[in-house]
Amino acid sequence: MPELPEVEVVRRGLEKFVVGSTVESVDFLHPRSIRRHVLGAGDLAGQIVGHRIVSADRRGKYLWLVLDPGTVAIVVHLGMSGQMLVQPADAPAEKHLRIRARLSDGNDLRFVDQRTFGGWAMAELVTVDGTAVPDSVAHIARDPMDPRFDVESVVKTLRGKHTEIKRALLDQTVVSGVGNIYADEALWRAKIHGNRLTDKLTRPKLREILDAARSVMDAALSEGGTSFDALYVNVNGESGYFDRSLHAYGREGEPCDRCGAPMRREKFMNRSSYSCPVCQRKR
DNA sequence: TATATCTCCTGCGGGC
DNA sequence: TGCCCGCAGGAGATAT
Repeated sequence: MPELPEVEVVRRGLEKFVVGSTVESVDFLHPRSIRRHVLGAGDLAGQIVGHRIVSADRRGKYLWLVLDPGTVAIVVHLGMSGQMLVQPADAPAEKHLRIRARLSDGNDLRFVDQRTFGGWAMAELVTVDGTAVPDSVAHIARDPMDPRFDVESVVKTLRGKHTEIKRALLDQTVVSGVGNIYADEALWRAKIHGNRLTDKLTRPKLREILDAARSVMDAALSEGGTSFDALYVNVNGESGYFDRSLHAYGREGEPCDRCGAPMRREKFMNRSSYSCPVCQRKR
């Protein structure tokens, strides 16, 4: 399940293996994977083919490939199960291959996505707060690994909201890059239950939660990301190992690594939340 | 306007 | 063995 560290691993792979190549042709094999490009497959292909990829950038869970001359980009979201793979052009097609772009170096850039929550779309680059981003990403907040991430500004935003802290952490317009896994890990590290209200938490505690989010994602990035079921892989198809370091997510019934109490699982926002009933008291 | 809930999708695994 | 159902969850759409 790709969150910020996993997307960053993919971005680094694209930067290494794809930047500098020109797209010679592209095939869209599933309409859902380009549903966000409202002008359709023909328009999307027309904007991509013949253009050189000049950079691979990211904000939160969005990544994009800037095409020459630097005014537009292919915006990619991996969704739940998306993979960006660089493969030899003659490699067999993956079962869930959705988009195949042939590159000038002889390789394919392939978008493989089992659950089709992800996809590609073109967007124009705009400048927001001093940084060039695709217009479709302009509403996404800076992520904790962004050098210009402003902790105090996010703390102020959180204090001004009246909602549960986990819900706020998952709101990409408040802070981006955090998904269900790293939200649970950050809250476990900060000893806060996800249903605590943002306007009732102190500024130091909110800072602690955001610092925890950054540190847990830093650690995950250093191990190549988290992998549970081979749905997340880097551009070479390799999985990360951070799942061996998780303290909360997926550990229902196992002893808390801090106090030994059995970890609990609760339903939250149509998904599972994991926490320690002793270290993380509900409101 | 802010917040909460629903919906999309596919494959796996458990229960019968 | 095969069928059914719950589950996984990011983000935009819709409801409150």
